[in-house]
Amino acid sequence: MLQPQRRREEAADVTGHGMYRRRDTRREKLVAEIAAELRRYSVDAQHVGHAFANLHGLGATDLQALIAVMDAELAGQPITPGRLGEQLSLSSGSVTALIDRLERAGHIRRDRDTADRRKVFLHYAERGAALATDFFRPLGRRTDEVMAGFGDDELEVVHRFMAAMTASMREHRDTVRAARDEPPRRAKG
Amino acid sequence: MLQPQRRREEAADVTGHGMYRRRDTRREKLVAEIAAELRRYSVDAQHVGHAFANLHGLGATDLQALIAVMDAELAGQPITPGRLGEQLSLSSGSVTALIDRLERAGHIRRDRDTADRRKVFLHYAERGAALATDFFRPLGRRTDEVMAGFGDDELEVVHRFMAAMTASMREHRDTVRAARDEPPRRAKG
DNA sequence: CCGAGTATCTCGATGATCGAGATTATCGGC
DNA sequence: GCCGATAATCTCGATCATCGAGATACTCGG
Repeated sequence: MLQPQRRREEAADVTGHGMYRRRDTRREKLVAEIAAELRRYSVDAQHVGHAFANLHGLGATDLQALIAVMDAELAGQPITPGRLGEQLSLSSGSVTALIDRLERAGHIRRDRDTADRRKVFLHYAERGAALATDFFRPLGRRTDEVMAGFGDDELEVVHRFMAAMTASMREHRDTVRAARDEPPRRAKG
Repeated sequence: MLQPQRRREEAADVTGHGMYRRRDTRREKLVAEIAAELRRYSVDAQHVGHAFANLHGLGATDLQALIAVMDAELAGQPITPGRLGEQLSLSSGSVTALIDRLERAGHIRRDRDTADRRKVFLHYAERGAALATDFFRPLGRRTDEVMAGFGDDELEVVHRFMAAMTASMREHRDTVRAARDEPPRRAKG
């Protein structure tokens, strides 16, 4: 009686993409499993970030912010507090506090734009770069290990797939975010 | 002058898996881009969850918890507060508060195990199932759309890849979490 | 120099999380 | 049947990230 009675086949299709609906054909199984794996991967990646951050006395948001700062600067266009807030979905007040924390800890530094002195550019500091390295290196090693098991043509397929999934997810993110800002329209009008 | 001046080739290799190091061969480019896409996908997925949760008056953690509860129950083994805390990296106190919130909102309900009455099983309620459906359905539609562009053999490759990546990430998660619990050993020993 | 617009920061309130300890229940040995 | 050890959950006070409205600093066109 410890074992639950409900079988998978009886469960409702909660997900809309077959995660819990019947999976008869091989293809349907594949689709469902890939979707589930992507979800697991994302959740686990998130928890890795959380755990790593705490291990170094930071919150999960702080690590994300540090990475965003580095991404932006290494891409050649340092990020501003405003854009960082957009990326992380934080209010302006939270962003200031976040930057204060990271700056106090020596991970990043502020720099006012000389042209438009309202703007602040965020740059990573030595300590921040070191932390990011410690975070990414083991991940990179693992990634390389996995990818070693695939041929160039196979990675090409994976890349095409991931590019499409990423684009779709980003679109969806913007949709959901837009839904958060719009509803403030009154009924009737 | 709006365009960034720094070239990729000059940037340090911060990531350890070639995200910012030179990418000469086609294969190296592939590896780097796939890694970057996985990262973007995870971050965006996280933000989708965050935005959707807030849209419905929940915190990001609450949605994750609701999904975990459903996953467990639909897989046939309802989750307990203890395990939920492990999965989400929360303290016991936070888990109780979390469950209180979700129960008060009508998303889940508590149920004591009849055999071991210390244990509490978490079950999703109607309102929780409806919310999860609303969350997953558009994601499922998008996933199906993307996958429609791939043949069975190609999805097979993607599946093998994602299975390996997911396993590797979970391993890494456990490694990082273990690092958080162990270091309480004094120097020298 | 003025006023509208923009970027960032300040500050008080809220709420999620932590962590130590209390509570309730199980289990094995006697 | 009772006891101590162990386990699972819950309670409670403290802490800290976040929110959001308003203040401040700056730009730009007229």
